[in-house]
Amino acid sequence: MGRPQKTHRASKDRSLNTRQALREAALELMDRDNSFDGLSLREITREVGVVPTTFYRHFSDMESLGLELVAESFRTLRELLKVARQTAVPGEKMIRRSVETFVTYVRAHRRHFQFLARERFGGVAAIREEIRTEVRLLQSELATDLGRFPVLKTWSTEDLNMVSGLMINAMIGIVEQVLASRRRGQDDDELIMIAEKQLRLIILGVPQWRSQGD
Amino acid sequence: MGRPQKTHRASKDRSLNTRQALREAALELMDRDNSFDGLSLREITREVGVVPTTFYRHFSDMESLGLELVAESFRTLRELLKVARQTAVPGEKMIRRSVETFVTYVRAHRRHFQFLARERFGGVAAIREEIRTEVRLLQSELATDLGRFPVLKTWSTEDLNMVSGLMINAMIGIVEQVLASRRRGQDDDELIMIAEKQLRLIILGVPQWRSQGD
DNA sequence: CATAAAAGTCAACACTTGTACACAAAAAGC
DNA sequence: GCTTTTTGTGTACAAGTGTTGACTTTTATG
Repeated sequence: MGRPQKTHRASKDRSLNTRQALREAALELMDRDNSFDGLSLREITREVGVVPTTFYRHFSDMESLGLELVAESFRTLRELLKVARQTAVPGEKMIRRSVETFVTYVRAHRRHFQFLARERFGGVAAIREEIRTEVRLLQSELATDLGRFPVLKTWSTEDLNMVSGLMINAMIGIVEQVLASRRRGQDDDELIMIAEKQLRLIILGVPQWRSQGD
Repeated sequence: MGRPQKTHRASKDRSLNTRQALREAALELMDRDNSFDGLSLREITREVGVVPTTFYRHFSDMESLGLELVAESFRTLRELLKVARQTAVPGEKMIRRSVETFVTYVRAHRRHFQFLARERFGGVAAIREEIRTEVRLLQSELATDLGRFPVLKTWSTEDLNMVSGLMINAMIGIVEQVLASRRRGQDDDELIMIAEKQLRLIILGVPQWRSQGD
């Protein structure tokens, strides 16, 4: 239980990584209603309790801060997926459990997911691009995973990507709704139920599928 | 070829509705990479070629401008849906045609769709809320339409909403991709094909469905 | 045509913004 | 322990911001 060493000024204890503090401040401010390019450099440093010029010691630019937030947020998301892949055992309640885990996780890391959701179409081109790339990557990873299921073994890569895209879009929809309703609890239950149904419906279509490419 | 009547100052000819010009300027600026709350009042009036104070003659607030843009954008979208409902005849190529029309339409009104996509999760709470409400409305309308199809006649409202939600999320995904790639043409063809497949897959699941409520 | 209302202009305000530069403290390297 | 880097501070400036109030022009209305 290492107590943080004394400080002669509040919040100086984590001065080790002001960089981290800047990132967190940005997320925090976005949580209080702002899109990323609505933020100002000074606003952020003010939140951290540091002088504006300090910002430049860590980031050349607001954009570079933003890109780091993208990376950070996807790291969060990937941690979830890693665990999910290890624990997920195909079976009756697999979908249900996955969705539950997902919703809980989104709640636990709301600021990261909010950032991604908000900047996916947001006002900064570089950030948008980066997110897009990562999502596409995610989609093809999911496609690979799906390809391991017996029913999907014979499917073309294209079609697998098509399904995973559909699923990811459904999940993004879920994220939206989680973010929109701040209370957890009953809202979540209904939400989870719907998401589960949606995924189940998609899966029901799979055995019927026959790709009739153009 | 009616040439616009003479003006003693550029763009004075449409001074009849500066209000419209302000709205358009906002959309235009957002098209050059900005999210709505990254815009400034002065920026907008400058774009129109009018003095900042003029803004207040038309809008009390930036927020009220934003809300009007939401309304305008949804009007655009609803026009499409209206036509779609009238012309759509169930059949072999119905899905394909609908998707084609949709993509073309999104291209033709990119700034409106961009606005909606960007501000759906964007930084202004009031705007977000308004969009959310409208999307939900759209979803339940689509649910009603779906309910008219024979296969879906027996479905509960809840389940119909679930399906329409899935479809709408898929289409939102399409919008993203259309916005991301500025060139039309071949990109669109592939995009249309994928969207078509996704919708078809959803529909294939439908006859297999049996709702097993919690 | 006169008059009232609506739409646009001008000048000014008190703030906030990004960034530059010179300096002080802290950490790291030797 | 001294020196060098790194990190944070203070001051300053030019430019942009939202909003005000008092004016002028345009448009509509009687």
